[in-house]
Amino acid sequence: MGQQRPTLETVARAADVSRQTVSNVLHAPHLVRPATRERVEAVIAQTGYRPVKAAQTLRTRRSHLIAMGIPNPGEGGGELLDRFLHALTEQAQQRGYRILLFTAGDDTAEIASYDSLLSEYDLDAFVLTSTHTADSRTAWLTRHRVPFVTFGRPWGGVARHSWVDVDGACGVTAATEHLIGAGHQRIAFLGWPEGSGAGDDRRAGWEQACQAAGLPVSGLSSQVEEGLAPGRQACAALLDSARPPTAFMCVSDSIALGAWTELTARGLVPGTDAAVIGFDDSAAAAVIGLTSLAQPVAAVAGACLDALQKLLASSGGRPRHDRLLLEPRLVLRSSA
Amino acid sequence: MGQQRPTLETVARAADVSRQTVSNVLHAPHLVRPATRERVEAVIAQTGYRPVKAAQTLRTRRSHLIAMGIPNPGEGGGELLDRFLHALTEQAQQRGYRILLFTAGDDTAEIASYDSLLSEYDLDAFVLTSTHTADSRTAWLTRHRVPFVTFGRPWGGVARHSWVDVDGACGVTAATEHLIGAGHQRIAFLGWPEGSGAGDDRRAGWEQACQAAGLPVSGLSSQVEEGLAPGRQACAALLDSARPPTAFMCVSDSIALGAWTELTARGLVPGTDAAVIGFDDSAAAAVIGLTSLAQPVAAVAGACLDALQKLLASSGGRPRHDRLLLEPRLVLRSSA
DNA sequence: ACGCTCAATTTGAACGCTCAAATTAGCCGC
DNA sequence: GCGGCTAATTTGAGCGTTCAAATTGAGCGT
Repeated sequence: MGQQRPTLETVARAADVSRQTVSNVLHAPHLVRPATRERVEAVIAQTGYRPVKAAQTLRTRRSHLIAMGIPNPGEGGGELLDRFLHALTEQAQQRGYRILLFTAGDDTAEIASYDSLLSEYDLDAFVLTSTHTADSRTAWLTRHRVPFVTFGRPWGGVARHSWVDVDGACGVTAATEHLIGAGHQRIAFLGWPEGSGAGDDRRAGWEQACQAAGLPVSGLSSQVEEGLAPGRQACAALLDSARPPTAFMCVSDSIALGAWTELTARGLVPGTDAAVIGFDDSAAAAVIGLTSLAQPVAAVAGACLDALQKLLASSGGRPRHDRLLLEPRLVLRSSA
Repeated sequence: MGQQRPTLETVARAADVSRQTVSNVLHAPHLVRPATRERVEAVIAQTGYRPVKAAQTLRTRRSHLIAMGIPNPGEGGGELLDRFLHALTEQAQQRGYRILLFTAGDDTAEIASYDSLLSEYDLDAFVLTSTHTADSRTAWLTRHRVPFVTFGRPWGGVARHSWVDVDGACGVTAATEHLIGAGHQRIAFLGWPEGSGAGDDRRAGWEQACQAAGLPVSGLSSQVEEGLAPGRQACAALLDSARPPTAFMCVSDSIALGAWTELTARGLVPGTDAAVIGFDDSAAAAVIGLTSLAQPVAAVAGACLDALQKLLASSGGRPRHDRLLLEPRLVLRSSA
C-alpha cells in the first residue's frame, strides 16, 4: 500500500503540534516560536507535505488562478499574443499563480464565459487582450467587481481599470527618427485603416516625427488591411507614384513583409535601395533581416501581474488602478 | 447588501428538499422523481445556482483541470502548437474541463513542474506535446500513475501510454503521389537531419511513393535544419546539380518557404516551373499560395480528450491505452 | 504571591460538496 | 394487513484547510 498523501493533521501529529501551528509555519511564521518552527519545517520537508489547493480555495475563496481568453486563431493575436501568453504563464508561475485558458469568440460569448468561469472555478482575476473601442467586456467585469487588467489601453473610453500597454506612437517616432538620421527624406507609412486605436496611434507617431523634422507626410500615408499581400500592393503603388518614398515605416511585420517582398521582386535590396521597418519583431522579421519594433512582452506580463496583485491585495477598499505605458525597442537589422 | 451566492443548502430549502436531492438532480437525475426534479430545476434556474468547484474537488478529488506545458517560444512548437492549444482549450471547455498552462523548459524542469502542480492543484491529467526519443517525462508520469496523453508517438520506445499522432508518412506519400500524378519525374525531399522521429517518418513516406512509382530517390534527398534560410540553400544546391528536380516535397512549411523564395528569386514561378509542397499548412503558406499538408489539430485535440476521459473513467483497473493515428489533409494551392 | 498582559499554541467550527448508510414511502402478493 | 421489496429521499459524516475564539504559559510589576 502506498502511503496516503500527508495532510496538515499528519504533519501536526508527527511534529507534536496542532494543525493550526503547522498552517502558521507556512503562512504566518512570525507567530511561531523559532524552535517549533524548525521542528515543523523538518517534518514538512521529510514528509513532502504540500497543501491541497482545493481545501484552501474552499476556505479562503482564493484560487490563485488567473483566466485568460485566447482569441480564435487567425483572427486576433497571432505570434505576439502567444509570446505574451508564454511570458504571463512563466511569471504567474513564479508568483504562485497559474493561467487558466478559455476561448473567446466575440465579446458577448466571452462575457458568458466569464460568468461560468467565475462561478465554477473561483477565479481570482482576468487578463484581457486586444482591447478595442466600446469594449463591453471591461464594463461587465467592472460592474461585477471582478479584478482584471488589460493588455491594451481602453481606446476611446475613460480608464476605470488597470491596464498595461506599449507606446506605439513613441516607438514609431523613434524608428522614424532613425530613418531620418540615415538620410531619408521621403518616408512612407503603411498603416491600417483608420479607426483602430493602436493603428492610429502608431501613425500619429510617424506623422509627428516627420513634421518635427520638416519632412512631408501628404501622399505618403497608406491605409491597408493587415497582411502580406495588402502591404505588397501598397508598397508597389507608392513606388510607382510620381515621387516615390525611400523608406517604408509599417504598422506591422506582415505589412512590412509585403513591402519587403515587393522591393526584392523589383530587384531592390531592402536596407540599401530602400528602407523598411516593421512592428512586433516577429520570427519572420528575424529570418529575413527586417528591422522592427519589439514589444516588451515579458515586461508587460510582469506589469499585468503587478497590477493584479495590487488589486487583489486591496480588495474591499476602493482600489487604485495602474496605468502603465511601456516603450517598444527598435531592433536594428539589415532592412533599415 | 448583495445576496450571498446560492449554495446547495439554499436551493434545497427553497425547493423544500434535501441537499442531496439537489445534488442528484444535477449529477444523477434518474434517481429523482420527475416532479421533484422539475421543481428543483426551476429553483436552480431562478437562483442561478452553480456548484463551487473547490468544494467538489475537495470531496471528489477531481478538479476537471488538465495541464499542458508550453515550450519556450522559438524553441518548440510554434504555430502548430498554438493551433492545437486553441483547439484543446475549446473542446475541453465543451466537455467541462479547463486547460491549465505551465511553462516547460527541458524535461527535468518539466518533471519538477508536474510534481508541484499535482500536489497543489489536484490536476486530473496532463497533455504532452513534442515527444522525442527517450522521453523521460512519460516514464515519470507512468510511474506516478498520472493519467496523460501525448500528441506525438513515443518515438523509439514502446507505447505504454495513450497517444494521438498524425501520420506524416502517409500524408507525404499522398502529396508525393499528387506530384507524380501531375507528371513530375524527379521529386526532391527537403527534410530534417536524421534522428528526429517525425522527420524520418515523413521522409519514408516520400521514398515509398517514389519507389512505388519507379522514380529515383538517390541524390534527391536533402537533410537541412529547420528554417527558411537552410531550405533556400538546399533548394539552390539541388537546382544547380547535374539533374535538378522539378518538384520539392518539404518536411515543413518553413523549409518549403525557403524553396519558394529561391525559386522566385531565380525568376521561376512555383507551381508552373517547379512544384513545392510544405507541411503544417501555416498562415504563411495560405498567404503565398503554398500547397501544404494540414494536420487535423481539432481532431487530434478531440482524440486526446477522448483518450483522457477513457483513462479517467477507468481509474483503478488496468487502463487500456488508445493509440490513434490521424491522416493529414493535402491543401492544394498554386505551388503544386 | 497576586493579578495582568502578551506571546504561543490549541480548539471547534465552517467553507460547499458528495459518499455511504439510513430512513421513509409506495406497492405487491398471500 | 403484514412482512418483503424496490424506489425515492434524507441524514450524518468527512474531504483538508483556515478563521475566530479560547486556552495555556511565561514574564513582570507591585
